[in-house]
Amino acid sequence: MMMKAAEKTPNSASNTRTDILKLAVPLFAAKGYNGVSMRDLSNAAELSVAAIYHHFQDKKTLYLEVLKYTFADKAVLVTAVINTGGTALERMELLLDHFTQLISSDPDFRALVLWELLDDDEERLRLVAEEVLIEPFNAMNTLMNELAPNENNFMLTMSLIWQVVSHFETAPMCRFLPGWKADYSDPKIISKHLMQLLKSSLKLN
Amino acid sequence: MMMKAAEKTPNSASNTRTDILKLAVPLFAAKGYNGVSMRDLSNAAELSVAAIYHHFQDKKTLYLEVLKYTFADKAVLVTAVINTGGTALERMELLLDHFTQLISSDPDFRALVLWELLDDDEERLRLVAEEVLIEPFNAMNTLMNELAPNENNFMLTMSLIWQVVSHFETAPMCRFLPGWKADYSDPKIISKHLMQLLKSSLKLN
DNA sequence: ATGCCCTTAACGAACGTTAAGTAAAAAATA
DNA sequence: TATTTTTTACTTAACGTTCGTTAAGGGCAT
Repeated sequence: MMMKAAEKTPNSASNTRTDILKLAVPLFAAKGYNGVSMRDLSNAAELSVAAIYHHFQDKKTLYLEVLKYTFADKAVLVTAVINTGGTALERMELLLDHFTQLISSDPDFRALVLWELLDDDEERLRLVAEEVLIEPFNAMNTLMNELAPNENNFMLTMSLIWQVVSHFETAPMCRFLPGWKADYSDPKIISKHLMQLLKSSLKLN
Repeated sequence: MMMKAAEKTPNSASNTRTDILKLAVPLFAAKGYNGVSMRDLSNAAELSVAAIYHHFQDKKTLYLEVLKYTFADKAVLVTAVINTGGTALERMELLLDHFTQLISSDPDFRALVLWELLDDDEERLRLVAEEVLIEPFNAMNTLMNELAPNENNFMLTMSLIWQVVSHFETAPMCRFLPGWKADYSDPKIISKHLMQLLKSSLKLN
């Protein structure tokens, strides 16, 4: 009798499926959906093309699973930070450090999010929003509302989040500008810069 | 005798070439380089595929010319503003308004820049940096150095520029977040928000 | 009659996808 | 336990389509 996928032991004989997802991540991150062919994937996996179709319905659903796989662990890390002790400002600083570190450490993740912004697929945009964006947003916005209770902090929170991404993602272009230094892509420098900006904005300095 | 393109009168019989560039802009902006085929272009232009090859060497150079065409008028508009009268802060406010308006008014331009960030082609990244990014950067950075002479304002200037882009470009994703309002994509609201952020940061409030 | 702007028609390569089959492991049956 | 059956994980080989690109040629203006 056939086993449902959910019933398979984690250390099942075949983790080929996960292997494929893993090696698909950097490919799709680098070239986007249209830039990666099923043959590219099969070469990277050292499998035939048909073997990939044995594990995935088609290219679109494979790509969707690549997204989910990449995003799976991203949501968790952030919320824990805001439940530590310390003042709201200290927790915000901790959160920003962690978030910046997270974004810094995974260029593939960043790239996949950008590809989604450009591809403009409703379903997948919602996936990214609800699977990964909402987590740091809620964490930051909660703290922001503690720091400035009587203000609408939506835009400020968004500014903060996307600035973290921007500072990394625009670096390949910004390095052609006069005065550019490699430091400006250092997560520590970036979170320090943003924290300073935030403190100013909240009139806490 | 064959005329060089530069010698052609502006109202020459054939501006097919420019027509092709014009209609290629929204296509490449929406789907990216890989997402648009020569046949797509030929359909949009109501021409045969070969006719397009009569005007352009190949797809790559056509695309490069699309970029140059889109970027051509973007550089100019910004610098004029900083030579008007008024205090540095007033000029900065004017500049930020103009820049935000500019970025707001051309979604295709924004998208093309994002595609370039992802495609990671050295030559084209340099093109975008030196053709379009450097102009608002220099204008803003000059003013920033007037406002805060003894600081290194590189990151602050970059933050400002990319936040303008981010606020528009991330909207399709951010609208799934709790508390989102359409106002947050209004150029007036955005430039006001950023100006406030900037004033705080420069301790001018 | 020469050069420009365009056509139709095709080239080979790459695309997503699938049909048909095989070797080995797992499950069912005896 | 031994044997048969089923299921899994893959293979090779091809399908129809679309891709970028080009050859060859036809009107039409200069």
